[in-house]
Amino acid sequence: MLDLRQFAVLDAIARTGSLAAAARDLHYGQPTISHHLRALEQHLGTELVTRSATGAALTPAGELFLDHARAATTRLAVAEREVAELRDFGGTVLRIGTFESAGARLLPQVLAELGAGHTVQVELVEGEPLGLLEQLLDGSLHCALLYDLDGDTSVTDAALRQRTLEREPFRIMLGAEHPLAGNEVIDLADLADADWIRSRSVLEASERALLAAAGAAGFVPNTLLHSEDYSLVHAFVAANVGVALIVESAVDTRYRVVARPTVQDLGVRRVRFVATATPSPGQAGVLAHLEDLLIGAAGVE
Amino acid sequence: MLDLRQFAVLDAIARTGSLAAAARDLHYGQPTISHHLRALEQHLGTELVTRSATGAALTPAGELFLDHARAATTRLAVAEREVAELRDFGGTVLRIGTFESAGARLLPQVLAELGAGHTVQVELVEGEPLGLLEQLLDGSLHCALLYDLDGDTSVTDAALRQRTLEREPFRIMLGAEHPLAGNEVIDLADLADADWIRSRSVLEASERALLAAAGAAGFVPNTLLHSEDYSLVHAFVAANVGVALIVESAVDTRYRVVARPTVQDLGVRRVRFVATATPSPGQAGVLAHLEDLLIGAAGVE
DNA sequence: GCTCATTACGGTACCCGTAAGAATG
DNA sequence: CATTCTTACGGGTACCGTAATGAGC
Repeated sequence: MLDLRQFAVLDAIARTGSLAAAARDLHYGQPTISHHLRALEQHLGTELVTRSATGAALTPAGELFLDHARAATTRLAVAEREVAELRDFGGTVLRIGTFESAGARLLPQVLAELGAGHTVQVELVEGEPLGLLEQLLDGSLHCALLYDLDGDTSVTDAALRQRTLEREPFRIMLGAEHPLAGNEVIDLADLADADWIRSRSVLEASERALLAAAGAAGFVPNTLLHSEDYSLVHAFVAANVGVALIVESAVDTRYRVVARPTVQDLGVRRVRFVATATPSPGQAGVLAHLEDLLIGAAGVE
Repeated sequence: MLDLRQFAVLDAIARTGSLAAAARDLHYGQPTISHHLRALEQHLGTELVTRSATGAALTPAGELFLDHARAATTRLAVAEREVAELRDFGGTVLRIGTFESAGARLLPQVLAELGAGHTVQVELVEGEPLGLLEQLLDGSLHCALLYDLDGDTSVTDAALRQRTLEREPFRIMLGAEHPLAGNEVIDLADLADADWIRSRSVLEASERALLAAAGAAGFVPNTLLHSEDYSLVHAFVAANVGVALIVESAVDTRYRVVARPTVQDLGVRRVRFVATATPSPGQAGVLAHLEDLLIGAAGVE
């Protein structure tokens, strides 16, 4: 009989690199790890881990099995969570991840429409794309709105179903008084000496787009400050202290700023709806409905 | 600690409708069932089964948990199977389900192309759509080619990823000597008294299409014989003993038969590629490649 | 000699069956 | 009273830790 403890043991071995370290990690004795691993190998009839004096490593069979076992384990974790929600709240909770601007622009109307037909409790979780992605994979979120650079292949996990909602090219945001603000199209090279307001994370789509475009134009952008706060960014740009990379829909027209394309390719920000491929039966319908509403709201091509 | 036996117990209760029957089904004593169920309920902190003197029924929480538990269990069954294959065969086996005509028309060239780039062992399984679907859901198949009536929603399980490859309208196949064979378009009403060669299974797409169209035209088709054997069907139709419903690509031109559309709508047979949404990491790439090749081979719109 | 893994041994806990009790129809 | 589920009790298994042995850097 297969045992969930055996999965935890194999997982710990894979993570830590040795049986002894796995034992410490799980607060077990070393022999217990050896015992469970042996039992699992005996059940499957093949070696899962190659032992040595320096540590242990998984065989291909071990990797294969662990991958399935992890999937089963996360599924069970989701089961426990959802049962607890049903017990404590009395209904199904749909957890939707989102990034800041989409949460404000797309979701309010869509959730209002969604609420009409269904009786699920919606819980919104805000976060950056990579964090949301991780939560999707471990079952903390049922679906999410996230963005990335068009052409990114980071979201390719088979356990996730995805759909592109919007594609929006990046722009350069300048103060209205900026010397280049009059130009309809800007040459990035003219901004080689400009001070940039940039994201704090190098993993941000806008950061990667800026570095790629600036690199192609032959310069490394000077940094004025790092910030994720849109009102701050707008204020600095309006004051003509710095420039920034942004998408059109994120421009706040109350500030004295303009957004301009460049002769160079700045890349495209893609907004996607990503959902678990294996939802609960009660949520499958709501998820499909939500996806339809979002597609309608985004006016996808 | 969650236990796989508990899942088997809950599953048996759901299937049989009582703890006692579940005990018989699992070859356990009745108290053992009670014990495991109690342990699971205690772990989850909620009632999963309502007991009575007449039997037992699952609560909503029980249904919810069972659904997840079944998914996890099938995933583990797939894991065991694949590890055994890796052990006995030495590599990954990709099991593809298919129905007869697609197996002959689409797959040979596609599999030849597929073999070039990958090193997986391909295993073909032939069967009718519903059987293939069932095998997909329990993990016996990794993907399948199957057909159904356009508009069917039977294949909507979230655990399956699907893609339509072809749409082909149904035709009436007549002997070349048939009085109506000269008409470009046939009125079904003229065939109200004809003898039909039909499928053995009422679940077949062609059967459902025929019954719907005949019903709309105001008659119930007479049956000459039931058969799935295409050469037999062709021979009888060529001999002008009966007529049959068929799609264009399945017509064997070596027989003296013609295929004609009708003024009534006969429906459309849809060929689909369906794959598990959660493949092994080693198979995800091959599956995607296979899907691309099939789309190319089918010349999908 | 340190860390690594395996083997041996004993205590405890849990699993499972038998037997008896309570409730429903 | 037949069937259902629950509780109680006892035997056996298997889990887990401590201790001791062997292997490699």
